[in-house]
Amino acid sequence: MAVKKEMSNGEIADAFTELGTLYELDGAISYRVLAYRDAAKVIKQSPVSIAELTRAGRVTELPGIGKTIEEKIVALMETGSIPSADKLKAKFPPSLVEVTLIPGLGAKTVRRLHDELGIATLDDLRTAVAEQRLRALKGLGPKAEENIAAQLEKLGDEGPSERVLLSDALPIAERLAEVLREHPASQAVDIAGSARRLAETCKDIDLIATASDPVALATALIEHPLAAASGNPSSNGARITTYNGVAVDLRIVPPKEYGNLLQHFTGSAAHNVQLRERAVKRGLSVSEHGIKNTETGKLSRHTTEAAVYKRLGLSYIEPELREGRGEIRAAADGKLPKLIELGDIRGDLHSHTTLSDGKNTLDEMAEAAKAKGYAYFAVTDHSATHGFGDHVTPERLEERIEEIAELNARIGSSRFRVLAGTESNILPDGSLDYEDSLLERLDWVVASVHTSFRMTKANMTARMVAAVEHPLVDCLGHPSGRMLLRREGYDFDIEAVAEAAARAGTFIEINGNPNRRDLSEQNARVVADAGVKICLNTDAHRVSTLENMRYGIATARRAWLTKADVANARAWAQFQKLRKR
DNA sequence: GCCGTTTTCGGCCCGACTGTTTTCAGTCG
Repeated sequence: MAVKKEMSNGEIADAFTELGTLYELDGAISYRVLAYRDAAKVIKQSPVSIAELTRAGRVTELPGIGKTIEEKIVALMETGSIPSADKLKAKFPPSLVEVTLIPGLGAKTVRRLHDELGIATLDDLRTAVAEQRLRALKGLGPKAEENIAAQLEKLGDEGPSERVLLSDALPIAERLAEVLREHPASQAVDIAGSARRLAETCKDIDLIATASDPVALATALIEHPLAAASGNPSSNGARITTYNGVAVDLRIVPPKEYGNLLQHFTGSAAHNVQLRERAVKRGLSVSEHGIKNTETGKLSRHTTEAAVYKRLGLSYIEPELREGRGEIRAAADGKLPKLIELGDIRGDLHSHTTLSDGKNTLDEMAEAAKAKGYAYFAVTDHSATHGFGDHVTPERLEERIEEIAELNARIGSSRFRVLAGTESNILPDGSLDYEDSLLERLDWVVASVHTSFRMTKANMTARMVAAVEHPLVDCLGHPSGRMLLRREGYDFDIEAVAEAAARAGTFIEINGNPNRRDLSEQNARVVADAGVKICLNTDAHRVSTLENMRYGIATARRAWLTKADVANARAWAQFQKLRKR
């Protein structure tokens, strides 16, 4: 019997994104289009399989998924397509959908290009632009034609992925904010947008400010050495592009409405929409300029964000929570969690040295961890089958155990200890690549998948479940194997792995490497809900990357985690009590 | 199409910018 591969959440989401655009081309009301796009987002973000959820009849439990979309998912899973999408594709060439992806070209315009000029593909559009046929259309002119030509040009040299890792955006944002703060014309400067929310990736950097001389501050930004290109500075702000291609937007407003502006530009879009919907029900209208009483027309401005939220009957919401995932309801009910903070972390439990592929020695890493004020620090070099020529043989690991004992005798104390550990490979059958007799002698065992990513979901899940059930495994490392902006993680059932870890008393890590952030914030929520304690680890390969704890904290906070959810936010004695061995 | 301490219908966020226009539609964040 032929086994049909299960549709991934991404594939299902893409089908609904496309369907939304098809309906938009067809002239459907915008709310219907929005409903499909919102559904696509929810589907894509779901930590659990939408296909499975649908089979279980539970998919409508997700916000934004109703009876109609449920039926369409079923049809998609059973037949490979959605009937209404097929009908629309008979009406318009599906290639029109990609024409709408050109920035500045929306569905309304594309529909007219199709109806009036017979344009069906990007190539058709290119030809029409070259022949200057667009300007004949009412509402379009030479300028529009020029802009489209420029966008088509851009499409040629680089792909659509222009997002950057938080770790590429945040240092630039912090540096520019610092420079602007020091400028004599500035009064307040803050990072806003996805960088402030500490999202995994950023499309651009938003800076906001108040200034005694706005134009002078805007000018300071465009004259900064980081600016490769810039627009004209004005009293409203300025926009630059840095040499690594990140766009930076600076917006400047009067101090009186600074809180409104900071709130507005921190977003997210979903958070702001929900906030405004709630406000409307209370006769209020929220914008970046203030909160207007619809009845009286009176506008109140707020110097701080806390005042903005207070005016709406909400407690202050931390930026990391502002994703439209229930934080507004929680703020209204006074049920927001007290989020974990960087200062709560007492140890780092995943690191590498020159013994495997790290760049600093055991002593250097340990000294750096001690200097950070940690109470414990696990050294977990790669195991016997890592396969990049940097693996650690059982004999070498035994020597390492002795070295760490000596190190603890030398620099350790009751207030700082180094744990002899390993990052052992989880082999395809779920076993580890050291003998139990050796693992038993270690203080700390991280188990991770590094090879054979292309297994079926069932097999990969069984492999990981076997590892977390191993009595000598303390912690599951970077559970999904994803690399942000580079590769998807492997296919596995996070709920099954979380349940197994909860039963076995095994920790699961949030790997703070900014390329990984793994557990993802969605999976971290699932794992915490299953009752598993989470470790925030850096996977540092050198002293400087011990700083990546901040990205692990970012993911933890975005997952609504508190100090109580995190194992290594405990002092040594309490941490020991949590361990299964 | 979704949703409900204004439930099964009638709503569904807000403003800036752009290019094209004599007052605005489309697009975007």
